[in-house]
Amino acid sequence: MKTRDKIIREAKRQLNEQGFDRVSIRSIADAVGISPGNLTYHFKNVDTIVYELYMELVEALSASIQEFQPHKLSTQWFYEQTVKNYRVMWDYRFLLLDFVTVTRKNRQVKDHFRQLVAMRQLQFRMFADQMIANGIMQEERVAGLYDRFIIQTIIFSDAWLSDALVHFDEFGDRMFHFYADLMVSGLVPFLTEKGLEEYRGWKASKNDPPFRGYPSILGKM
Amino acid sequence: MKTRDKIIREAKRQLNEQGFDRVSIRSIADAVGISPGNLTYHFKNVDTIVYELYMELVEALSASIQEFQPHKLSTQWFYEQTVKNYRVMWDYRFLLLDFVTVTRKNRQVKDHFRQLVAMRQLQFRMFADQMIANGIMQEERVAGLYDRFIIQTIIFSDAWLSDALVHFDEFGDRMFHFYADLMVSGLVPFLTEKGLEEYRGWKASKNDPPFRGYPSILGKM
DNA sequence: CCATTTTTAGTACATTTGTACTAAAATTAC
DNA sequence: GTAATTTTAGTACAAATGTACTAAAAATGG
Repeated sequence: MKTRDKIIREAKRQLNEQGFDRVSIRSIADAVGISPGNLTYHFKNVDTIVYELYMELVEALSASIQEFQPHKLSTQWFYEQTVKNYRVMWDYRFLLLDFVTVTRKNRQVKDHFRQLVAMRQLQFRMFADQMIANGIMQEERVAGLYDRFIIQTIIFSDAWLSDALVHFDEFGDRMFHFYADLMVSGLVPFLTEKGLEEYRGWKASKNDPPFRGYPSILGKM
Repeated sequence: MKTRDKIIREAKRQLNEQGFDRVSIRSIADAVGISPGNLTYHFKNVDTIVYELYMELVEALSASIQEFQPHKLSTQWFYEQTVKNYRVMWDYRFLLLDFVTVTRKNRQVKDHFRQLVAMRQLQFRMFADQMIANGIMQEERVAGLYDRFIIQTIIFSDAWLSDALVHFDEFGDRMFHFYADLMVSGLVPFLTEKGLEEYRGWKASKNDPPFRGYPSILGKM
């Protein structure tokens, strides 16, 4: 592997595990086994690496949207897509966990992210319209409610990670499904009878235990 | 004012404005006009101050819950309470913005926060039950849905601040009402006819413009 | 008024960090 | 094969940080 790629990979690992403030040019260089001088040749500073990793994440997430096929749209599809996306986000979790720090340091990221959210808003709107067309989702009953719901959903999809870090002690499949379940459950009140049937169908086949909130709290009550 | 209080106040100011990594014992001492030695006499390090501020926030938030009166419970009451709480959170915003950093450094805060969420979960459950009893909210139609909704709401109420910092350029009343509106709109699909009427009533009297998403995005489209 | 405690200033030290620079080594181009 | 370019190691430096320590000043108690 090229030195440049080794740096990126190691930086990602350290950022995810140690968090922002503990990662420096030297800590990365040491772990990779190169001199700090060499590292600064490839990347001027840590922020530059972070920017590159941010772009990687955006790329990875948008790749998964490309596969969208309207006729496949269902609550189950939405669920599976969500789990997939959450895995990608977990892989770059430091970006979402330290997002405020990142945007404070890097105006570029902030501006780009705003645009990204605008795009996601349109995408979700498209999903919703498609689900209405498919007879799975109800027509909008209260003006503006779906637009609000969409923003809520977007906020949730950026926030679950911070939440997970506090409330989960083990970070695995269970966690991804917990939050994907929450995400999709937001749709339920807007489903038609047909949609609800579809939802109940695949839900039942998963044989989940009844929902009882966070695992961390469960143990203590 | 006592030196100790001056320190706390200045630390809060700097933490809110500069963020975590830019605040040090010296930066606070300089601003207050005391020696670093004096500061370490009162607080061993910045983390100790942060812990104290965290406790202040918890205190302030729980104070606003004390005033709860079941018969007053309505969507409007919920909205106003939310705005009030959001103002308090804004006052200690660094805690929510850098929450992951805080909990990583301070296990105490993490454990305490988990308990806090457990409490909030029960409180919201109580609100919901009360609203059902008042005929404002529907009976639960899908098993576990309300518990999920409550967790979503809690996550949202911790996440709106990070979101706001990215999407708003001016931090004022408009921002608080934007997110409180989002928060309460999550209730709408669960309202009864009576509840919906109440909701529409005070909403109409506020004369809000129709909802169009983030202001930052609006300008560019 | 004096002894004790609390509060304050000032300083010193070891670490860490970003940045910059030089020169050697490796690679590439022709 | 050699000249040019890219990549690498190594080092030096200024700035900032947490921590620890000493001694003076201020406040308190009796």
